[in-house]
Amino acid sequence: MRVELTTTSGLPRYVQIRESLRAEIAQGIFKPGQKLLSEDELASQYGVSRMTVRQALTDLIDAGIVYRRHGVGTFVSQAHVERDHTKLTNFFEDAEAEGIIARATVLMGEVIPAKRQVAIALNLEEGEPVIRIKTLRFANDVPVTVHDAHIPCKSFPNLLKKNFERTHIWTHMEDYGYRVKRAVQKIEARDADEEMAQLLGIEIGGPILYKERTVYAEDGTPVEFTYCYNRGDTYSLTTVLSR
Amino acid sequence: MRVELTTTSGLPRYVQIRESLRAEIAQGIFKPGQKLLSEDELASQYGVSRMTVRQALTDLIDAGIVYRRHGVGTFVSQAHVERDHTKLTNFFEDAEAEGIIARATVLMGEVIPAKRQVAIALNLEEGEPVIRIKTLRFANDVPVTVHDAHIPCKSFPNLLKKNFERTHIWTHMEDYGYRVKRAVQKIEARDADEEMAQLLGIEIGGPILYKERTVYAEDGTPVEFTYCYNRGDTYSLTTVLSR
DNA sequence: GAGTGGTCTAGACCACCCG
DNA sequence: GGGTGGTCTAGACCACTCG
Repeated sequence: MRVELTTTSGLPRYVQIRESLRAEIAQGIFKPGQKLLSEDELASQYGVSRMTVRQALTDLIDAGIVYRRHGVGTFVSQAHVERDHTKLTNFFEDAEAEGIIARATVLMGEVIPAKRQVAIALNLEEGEPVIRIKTLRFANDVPVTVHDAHIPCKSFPNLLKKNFERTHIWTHMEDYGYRVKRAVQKIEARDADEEMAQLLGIEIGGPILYKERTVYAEDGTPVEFTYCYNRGDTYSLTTVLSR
Repeated sequence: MRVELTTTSGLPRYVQIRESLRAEIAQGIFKPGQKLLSEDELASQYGVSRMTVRQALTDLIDAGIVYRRHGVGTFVSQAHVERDHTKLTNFFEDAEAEGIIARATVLMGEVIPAKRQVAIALNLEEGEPVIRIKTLRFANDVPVTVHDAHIPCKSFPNLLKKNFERTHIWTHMEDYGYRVKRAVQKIEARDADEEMAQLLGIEIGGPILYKERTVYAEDGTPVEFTYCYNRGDTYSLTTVLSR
């Protein structure tokens, strides 16, 4: 038997096979716990070589949709672990995906000498100039986050002239040839001090989800180090772990 | 030119190539930003086919050590983004890795009917019996976390008879044929109520890093749902994001 | 022993990027 | 145009699991 792949679409075959299998699982044609056809069988069904099938399956495994057991087979996972929250997305992208109106006001935009922690994170000498952009972000006009970003001056001349109220810093960074690729963030719980309480409209001592985040470009260059203060009562964060 | 691969070691060739490249990068033979040999060249150097080289490189890319640019080459990443914190590890493993003395005291061990949120997370009917194990965890004898775990009763009979003071729940789960594989957690900042303040030795209203976590076995079955209260002043959490 | 996934080959053509 | 990574083939043998 042979399943036709669209040849007109420019998509690679392994992508078409991956999406075909994903759809069949989503539609319940293959149910949780059930064994898929073997790689050999899939290859002959789709009229491709086994390596191509494996490429499609590997993507589905990474997505947590199926799992392999050596010598046994490939199986549909029980619970479809919800959508991947380890993706690096920005505030405006998130908001758009959830139908929330996003807006930011700039509290501060300046060039300052890098403090020790910022310098280390950005791989600069202490005191080298960094651009500091501090914004207050609103979701549906409710203040949710104070974002205090530090960016190496030398790589992004004239960055401060850009608009930050409706466009994310990362979007502007692409104009300078840097594509944001990964980030490492440290997360803590803190109490709101007077400044944060006032900006976020909560009481002093109220809960704040605090993050320190270093953002790296495609080639691993650190391009942003940010202190991030999120209102504890309206903000939560989801992460996925695996071993 | 040809580089000899150890043929005696049972390791797959792509693993040997991966580790060989990783070592060369660590030793500075290839420096950050530098282009590696092309896949064709590496293949002939190691005396393997190009697909095998690609398998080795793909692992290094996933680890953030190198990156590919279509039509250009494969390059060593600038900053070696620190060790991967998206790995699912348990309290005792973490502590051992960091040289901390870990200990837990059991506050509560009981079988109760599943409340709504627990039932949904564990894919049970509301009211089905679940094992609840509430522990207070100490790092170097300082209380850091209250851990309130819920586990489906039917899959883990007699689990409550096990020891939880020095052995993690997940270790016991392997006796029942379940290997923990992935988890999804929601993270929030909260204020300590009276109970948590007392248990963790902090003031009422002090910061708590609060997590709700669902843990899945290899096949995707949910095996644990936990409420986790971490002392804000001594606990932080690091995550890695990428796009 | 039969069936499965894990590894590997020796090529091929294409799409992309750069000078 | 030349070099690179992206995709793909049509096989092969091995390691693992199970009945």
